[in-house]
Amino acid sequence: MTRNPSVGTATREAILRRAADQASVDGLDGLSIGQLAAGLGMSKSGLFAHFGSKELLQLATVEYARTRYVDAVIVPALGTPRGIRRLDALCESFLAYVERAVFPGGCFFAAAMAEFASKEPGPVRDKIADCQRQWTATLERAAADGRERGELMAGCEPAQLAFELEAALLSANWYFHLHADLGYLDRARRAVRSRLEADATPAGQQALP
Amino acid sequence: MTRNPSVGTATREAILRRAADQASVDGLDGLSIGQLAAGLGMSKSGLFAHFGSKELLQLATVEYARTRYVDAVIVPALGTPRGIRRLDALCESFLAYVERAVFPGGCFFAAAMAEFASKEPGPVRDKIADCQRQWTATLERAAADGRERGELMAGCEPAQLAFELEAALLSANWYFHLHADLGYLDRARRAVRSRLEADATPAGQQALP
DNA sequence: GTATAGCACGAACGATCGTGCTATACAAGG
DNA sequence: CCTTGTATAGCACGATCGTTCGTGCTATAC
Repeated sequence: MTRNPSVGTATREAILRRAADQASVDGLDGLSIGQLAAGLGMSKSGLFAHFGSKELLQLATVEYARTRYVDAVIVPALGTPRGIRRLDALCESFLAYVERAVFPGGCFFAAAMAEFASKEPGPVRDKIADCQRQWTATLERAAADGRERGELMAGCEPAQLAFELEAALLSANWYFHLHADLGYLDRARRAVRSRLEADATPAGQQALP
Repeated sequence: MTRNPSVGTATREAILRRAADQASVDGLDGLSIGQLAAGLGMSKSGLFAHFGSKELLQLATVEYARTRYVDAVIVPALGTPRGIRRLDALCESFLAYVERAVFPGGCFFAAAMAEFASKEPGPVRDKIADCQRQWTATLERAAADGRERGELMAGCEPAQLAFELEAALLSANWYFHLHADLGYLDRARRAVRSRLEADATPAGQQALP
């Protein structure tokens, strides 16, 4: 019988899953190898050996969180047609991802961005910024598609629209957790809706659900 | 020569100033009494004696940051007349406060909110949430004033408007620091302007600078 | 049967954390 | 002059941090 090659990666994944969960609450710097190991019932050194340094653990955690984010937020929205509908679906998908607590501390990348925004440059910070850019680009592309299809007005600027939508999503994430009030998610939903309608053509209005 | 009675409070203020600056970068939990003392050229125990515990130091730091925030953001905006103009002035004042780096790591309270949003309740978290509510209330009051004066449409909801404006301001703070790009402050300025115009009456439009 | 590789363990390292206790320096008030 | 109070320093504590090292178990390869 051949050796199961996934046995090693299984513990690694278990570590990363827990690391991402904890980092969404306490931050990537707040991650403690000792606590992480204790929570998983394994030794500090055994866990440490999987990564080699705390920074490499952080990088692996970010990478793992990225796939979870893509699966939870982006992939589901790809089921809706390109353009304004997908843009709306991406926003709703993000809010649902926050609401059902895919990460217990709220959006992992919102927390990571806030933590590293004003730190000295480094591999972790760079990776966070990269993930952030990717997500923004996804929104912008959906907006640009909508404009090409005549769902958004010609004067609409995808970058500005994406910024404003994302602002509502991010703030909903913060306030929802800080004040423990689900109402902020609905505030964001209304903000997204009215902002989309502001730039939508009649055809775009009709496309919106 | 009589002893300067403010000498005690002077060192205390020097400590808090530096604590607030560092916390805006590394977070309130990232504050280290040892590093703080070393940076000020005093001993750990000497600094510690001023507060009695790290949590009390954190609380004092938040309180100090609050006064700096009020002086830097709110007070200047009180020079403009109530209503939509003051609402606009508050937003611009916040962006200017971010731009001129009143705190080196960006808005102190944005950082604190992000750090404590998903932590267990406690005195520090409560105080942060309180500061946050106060700022939101300030925006809401300005919006309500604007509606009373007929500068904002009757259908305008101050709470929703304040949420959306604050979202733009907060996101500008994050992106500006994460990507080191001043352009995000202008994105927020444009977002604020168009959002105000969306809810403004003709009289309100004219009142805006 | 023996060599090899992967994985995890326990022990220990130096550093730093927050927090006490004690002593000193010095100005104020009697 | 003496006492009192305040501000700071010195020193040490237990805990925890990231990290390193040597070791043992287990399963594959030959």
